[in-house]
Amino acid sequence: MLNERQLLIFQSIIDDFIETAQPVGSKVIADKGNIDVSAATIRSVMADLEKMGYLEKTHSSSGRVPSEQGYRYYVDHLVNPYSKKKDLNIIKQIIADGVFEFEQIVQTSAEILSDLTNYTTIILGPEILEAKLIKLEIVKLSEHTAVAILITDTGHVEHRSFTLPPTLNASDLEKMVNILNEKLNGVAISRLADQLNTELFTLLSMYIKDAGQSYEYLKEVLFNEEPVKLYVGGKSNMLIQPEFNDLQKMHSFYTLMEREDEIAKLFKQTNKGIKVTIGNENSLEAMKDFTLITSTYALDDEQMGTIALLGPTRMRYNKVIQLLNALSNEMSDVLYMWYKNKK
Amino acid sequence: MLNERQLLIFQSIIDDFIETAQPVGSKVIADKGNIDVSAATIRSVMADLEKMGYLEKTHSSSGRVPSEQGYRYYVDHLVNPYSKKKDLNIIKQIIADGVFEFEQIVQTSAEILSDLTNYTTIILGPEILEAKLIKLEIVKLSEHTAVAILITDTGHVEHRSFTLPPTLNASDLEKMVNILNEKLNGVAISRLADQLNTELFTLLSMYIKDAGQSYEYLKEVLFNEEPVKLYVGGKSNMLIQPEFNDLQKMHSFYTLMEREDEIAKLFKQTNKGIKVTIGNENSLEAMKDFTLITSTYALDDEQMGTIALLGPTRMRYNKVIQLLNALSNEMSDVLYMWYKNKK
DNA sequence: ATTAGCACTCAGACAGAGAGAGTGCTAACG
DNA sequence: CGTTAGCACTCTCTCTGTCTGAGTGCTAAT
Repeated sequence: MLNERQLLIFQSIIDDFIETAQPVGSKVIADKGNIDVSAATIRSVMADLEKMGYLEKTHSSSGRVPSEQGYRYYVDHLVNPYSKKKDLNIIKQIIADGVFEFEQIVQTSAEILSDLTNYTTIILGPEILEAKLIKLEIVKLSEHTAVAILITDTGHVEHRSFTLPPTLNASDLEKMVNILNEKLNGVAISRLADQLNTELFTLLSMYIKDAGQSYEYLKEVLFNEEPVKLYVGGKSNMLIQPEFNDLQKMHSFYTLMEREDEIAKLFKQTNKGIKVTIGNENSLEAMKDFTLITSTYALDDEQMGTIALLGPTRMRYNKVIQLLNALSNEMSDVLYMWYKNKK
Repeated sequence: MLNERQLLIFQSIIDDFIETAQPVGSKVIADKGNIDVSAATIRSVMADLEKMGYLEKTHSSSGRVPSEQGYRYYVDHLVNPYSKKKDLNIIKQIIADGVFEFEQIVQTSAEILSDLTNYTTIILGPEILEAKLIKLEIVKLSEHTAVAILITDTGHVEHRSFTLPPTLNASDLEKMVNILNEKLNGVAISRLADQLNTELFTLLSMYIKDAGQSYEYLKEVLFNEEPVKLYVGGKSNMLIQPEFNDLQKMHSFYTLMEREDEIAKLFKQTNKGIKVTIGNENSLEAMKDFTLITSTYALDDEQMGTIALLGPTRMRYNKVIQLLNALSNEMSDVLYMWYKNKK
């Protein structure tokens, strides 16, 4: 545990480094004026903090830089996640006119957060798997092609074109769609596969000749897993950060951002609240120079999405955590209202 | 006009520079063996070519580098757009199984082209404006919200959620959708706005009380212009190019790529065939270090999309132009087949 | 017309010097 | 005994000069 003076000096070093991105020396801290001891004393405290693992040197006679462990301590002990001005009302204002759609709200939120923080924002859409099917539609485009459309109670629309099985004629297709709609209405997307059991198949067989092939075919086309949608804002903000004045790091950042599925996996977070992952705390090698801060937002009592900020380990943790907290709350409010409105 | 020897040397210089990205000197060309004169002679030819504006020096005693004008000459006179092996059959093979959708084909094509060339591929979806509406659907999500879905004959699905006007009740909504479907079926997306004239409004008013507000409202929600979809592949390929070992250039590249609308504007090309834009030939400042090669593909006789390659001005023009030509032809074939299938 | 030879130019790599920022240690002080 | 001033030491960074190699343009000879 750190004593009061150590804490004060530690905080001062972190603040300065976050500001300047330069190793900070004892003189700088002493000159700040808010700590009334000499540079020499500060030096000995710094040596202690280094021994404890909270600070590092870049070379033997350089100033100090916070270590990952140092940031961890800072985040755990010195950051207050609750902002004074509780409500942002940013999103609320933007969607005030009433015409909006879910995707817009989310994308806009990502961009706002990027602008406010100058980091990269990544939002994971809510698990559409928990959304409930309210309509399945198949529209024929031609003799052999059609487009299938799934609509969920969250307003999510999913579609895919496909080639119709040759044995399926128009009236059979209609019957099939009717039966499917009747049986699958209100079922969560994740449970659609379960519902496609033998009972349903028998039912279909009664009305449609040669149902086997069509059934298998449609099953495959319609109900295979869809990747979760990722909303990214402010990718180029990363280029502003001085620590990425390094081609190697930028390269790894951009190749990381192209692997959307990797990122989605990384972010999927089930427990509520804010979670901070600093540098190597993340198992992914490419993330070693980054800090990822994730928070959750709720769409209703069951459905939840993740909103995250990605930046260098040297981050304005205090500001960022407060903002993320406030924004995810606001997103929840807005989406909850929207969703509630529906029932 | 260049004489035969000048042409040979010019070609040799360009080829070498495209290969190595280094200024090329007289000795290198002389040592290649395919030109049987001494380095001194080559030097004097080089001096001539420089005077004509086809070559440049990076400093007073450096080797030569092709100028923009040089590339232009090369592309106009020394590149043969027709490949020996005419057909690629790459896309055809990939979609051989028959289950596919339009977006998949396009995205896959973009990635294939990037892999083959190591440059960045950008594909503009076909102008959906020319596609014809085959179905308009509005599904209620709750008392006050609904999702509208437009389906075109190309299998394109567009949707947006919105808040219902309070004066519109369920049966009126249904009537309205029916009328709109009847009147708008087969109309091109670009001409939807024209069709929403007073005649239609009068018709609606006959069946729906207080049609005015609902009408204006839906009009705004449904028929405002949608941005064209951009399919991008191999963005990180740009990082491999040695000329982008420069943070400044990379920065401008990535900020450019974030302005999707700018890019779309840049690419929209109405005339058929291949078009090469080298460096400052493009009016956009950010494009000054890049060459953009665009080609068109056809979806049917009216609808057309653009497929483009973006790379450094030092590009393998010969290979790339042949590939792009072949690939856009193949895309046209594939999509044409798919589309024809429908009629 | 072509070429060999030569003087000249410039970028890039390398080494050494000096300044500046910072540290750790020690001895003195209140 | 904690704090501090002073000092030697370390390391980075920048500047400078030197050298080398690649390349050029010019000229005189073939």
